[in-house]
Amino acid sequence: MTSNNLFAEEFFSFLTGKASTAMSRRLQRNLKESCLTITAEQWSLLYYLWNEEGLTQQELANLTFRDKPSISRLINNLEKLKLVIRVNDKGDRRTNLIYLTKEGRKIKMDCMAQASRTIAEAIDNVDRDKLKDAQHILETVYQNLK
Amino acid sequence: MTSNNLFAEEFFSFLTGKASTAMSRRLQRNLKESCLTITAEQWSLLYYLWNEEGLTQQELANLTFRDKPSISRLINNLEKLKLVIRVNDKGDRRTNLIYLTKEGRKIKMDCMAQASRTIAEAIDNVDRDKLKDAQHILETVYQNLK
DNA sequence: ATGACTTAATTGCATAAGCAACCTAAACTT
DNA sequence: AAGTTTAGGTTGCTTATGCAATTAAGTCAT
Repeated sequence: MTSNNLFAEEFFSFLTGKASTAMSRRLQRNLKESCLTITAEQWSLLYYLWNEEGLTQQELANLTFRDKPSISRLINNLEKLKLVIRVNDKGDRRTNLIYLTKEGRKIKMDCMAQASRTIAEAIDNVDRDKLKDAQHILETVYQNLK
Repeated sequence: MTSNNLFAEEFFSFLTGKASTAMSRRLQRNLKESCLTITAEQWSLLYYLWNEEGLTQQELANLTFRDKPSISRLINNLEKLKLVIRVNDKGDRRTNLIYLTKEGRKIKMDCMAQASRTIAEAIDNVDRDKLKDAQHILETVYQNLK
């Protein structure tokens, strides 16, 4: 492969998102290993709910960059797991406010520990300042495309 | 450890891979806009096949960081679209060698143009050297976790 | 040469994704 | 007040994912 191709390879691999795939797969594995039965996607919703309950599905969609149907179904599954409940808003009956159950709150620490562990594993041997730069660039990319 | 955790906090969004989600969604959109009916995931297989035909499914799995079943099904769909064909290897009848069809080769330029466009849109206003650093870090993350 | 490992691919099961179309409730228009 | 538009959620359809288990073919050891 020529050096040009090598460059292109590096460039286009950006499109495939292998790093983020690897991270969510590892998160999934770490959660499972710790006997937490949630998926990485469910984690990403819970992450925001642990910070603030009573978010609407639309707000969760915006926060996690998913469409409304995806959130609707993720919440179906989280309800089945008895980790969250939908509460129909009295003020605006179109909207559901999503609250954690007792069990949903209970697993926060364990789940966050696995998330921290996953990140620690991911950024092993990575220069902290360069990592910050990289994250800033990913944020710019996201802003460019969202 | 406290500062490490604090540091990790800032990188939880790293876990959600919004940037790469945004990129593949945009690639999908750009392909569609250009009347190319393939998905972003199919693109990522074709990308390697345009570079070298006759890869095995296992090789494609390694290149794209997917498991074998995912590749098997992606190739099912690419075969339905008549873009690739499985050729059973005479030397080792367990393996399939994947070749492009005439149509599969034909769309290379258009698809790559849309991929290039997607990247251009993604990295608008991003410093090239910092981008390279960022890619390098993502590569390290991938190596740490794969 | 036979039986035990290994490797390549497929199938089954459950979760998740996007898009489009739809329904209902709220907000505007007039 | 009635009709139109907008906003929040859900359902249908198709694609894609990971993991576990399976089948079939090649390899290795004895």
